[in-house]
Amino acid sequence: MTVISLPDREPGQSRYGALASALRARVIAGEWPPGSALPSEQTLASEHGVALGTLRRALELLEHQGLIERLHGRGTFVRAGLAGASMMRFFRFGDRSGEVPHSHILSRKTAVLPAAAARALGLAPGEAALKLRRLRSLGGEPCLLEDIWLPLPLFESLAAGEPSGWSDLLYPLYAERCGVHVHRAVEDIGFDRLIAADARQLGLSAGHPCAKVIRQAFDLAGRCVEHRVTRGDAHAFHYTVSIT
Amino acid sequence: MTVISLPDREPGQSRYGALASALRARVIAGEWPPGSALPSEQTLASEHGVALGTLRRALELLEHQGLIERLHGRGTFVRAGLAGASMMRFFRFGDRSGEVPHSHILSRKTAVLPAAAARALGLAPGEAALKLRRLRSLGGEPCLLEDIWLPLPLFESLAAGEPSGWSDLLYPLYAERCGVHVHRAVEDIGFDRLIAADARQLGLSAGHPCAKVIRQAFDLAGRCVEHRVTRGDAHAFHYTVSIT
DNA sequence: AAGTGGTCTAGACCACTCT
DNA sequence: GAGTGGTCTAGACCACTTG
Repeated sequence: MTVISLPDREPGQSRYGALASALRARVIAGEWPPGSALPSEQTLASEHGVALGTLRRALELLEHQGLIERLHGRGTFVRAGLAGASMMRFFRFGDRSGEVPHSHILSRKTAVLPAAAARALGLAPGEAALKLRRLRSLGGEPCLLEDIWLPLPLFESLAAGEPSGWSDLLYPLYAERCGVHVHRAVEDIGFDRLIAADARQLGLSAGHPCAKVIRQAFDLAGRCVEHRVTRGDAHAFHYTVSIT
Repeated sequence: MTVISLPDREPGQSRYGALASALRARVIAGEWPPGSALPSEQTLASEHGVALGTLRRALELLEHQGLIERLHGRGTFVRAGLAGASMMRFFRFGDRSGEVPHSHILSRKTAVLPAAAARALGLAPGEAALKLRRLRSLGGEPCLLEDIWLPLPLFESLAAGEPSGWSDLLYPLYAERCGVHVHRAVEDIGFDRLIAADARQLGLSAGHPCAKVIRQAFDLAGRCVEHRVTRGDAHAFHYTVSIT
């Protein structure tokens, strides 16, 4: 049994804190890919030369951070990532809540990043990226229009093939086809007016008020892997947030 | 030393889970008022006849639920409640973030609850409540208009006295004057158009698009103690949310 | 110095899942 | 039944705050 020694801990840092960082690094490095199981607690504890309780403390931390998931009797797993449906949790359109809107890809192309998208993705403006434009509908009625920017070459495998068969949720697709697991996201909700081209897609008139949700999605390592702008009729839009 | 026995636990419930519920009940019953300290871990553990570790587990739960706060070397305290400023955490108006807008009470009266407010507060429509109307400003510019409904007789002490001396944050006032501690809130964000009376207060024209934030605020026991509708210029409004 | 919460350990036993 | 995580205990020692 090889004992993996902990890195020197800064004064004031607990052993389980340092241990959690070490394990987090191993997860991010891909030692245990998303969805797979970590070794058992016993194994990890003796690997790192700590008591079981200390190891469990570290795993608790990682679980609270959303990095891993522990299933009684089964094991400890690296979280597979956000489903994409969980993004709609707080999002409501008209009366229909909980439903995942149907999705139709309007266009897909490689394009030069505009300044805002580049900033969000942490890339230089002018770099090439994959741009998707999606129309989403509820009950046959178009309700949301999305402009999605994806960095290349990470998402190269989405540039080929027929997008009409893609699922309504993109994040499982990112995971399957590109090995990208969306782990966290930040949304900014604002207000705007529709330009003519967007209005046409949504069956509204140019200048119509719209809700504008700008999202950055991040992977396990904290890299921004998606920049998305979603627009929909301001009057049908609702967003619910819980504050503690 | 009197030992407080735990209520019979349902099969499958852990001892620390039951213990947490018991302690939560004692907090809600007011045995230790918000801001005050609980007995020490040692004391609580022997009071309930459990090991220290088990008691600590229970306190951990309550801490995660936001009911208590533990300060190293000082003690365990019942959380005093949301400051009110924390509500603005995700809220941004123009460039100014973090600033608490100055507040001016436009009106205060006892009025009959309209249906929506009654539903939010869990009361019957037609019951009397205290209604506040506030204008909030940043840098001298009016930016937000609030309609606030407070149940009576709980907030009776706010019906008298001069409101011009009230602080910009209402929640500390609720705590001090009415013993009401806001502990959790739910906000619904939507968009609307300003009616003429509201537009005038905000220095905008009738029909101008506005963001509309409807908030329910709850106390420790889970009662809704405030229903608030906030409106502001849609074009200056931003709201940021983090999703995990 | 006394009192508080925080860390760490070691071990027994329980509950769940899979085969 | 073997292997996993979950609970509970008892005790030593550390770190922070207060008087």
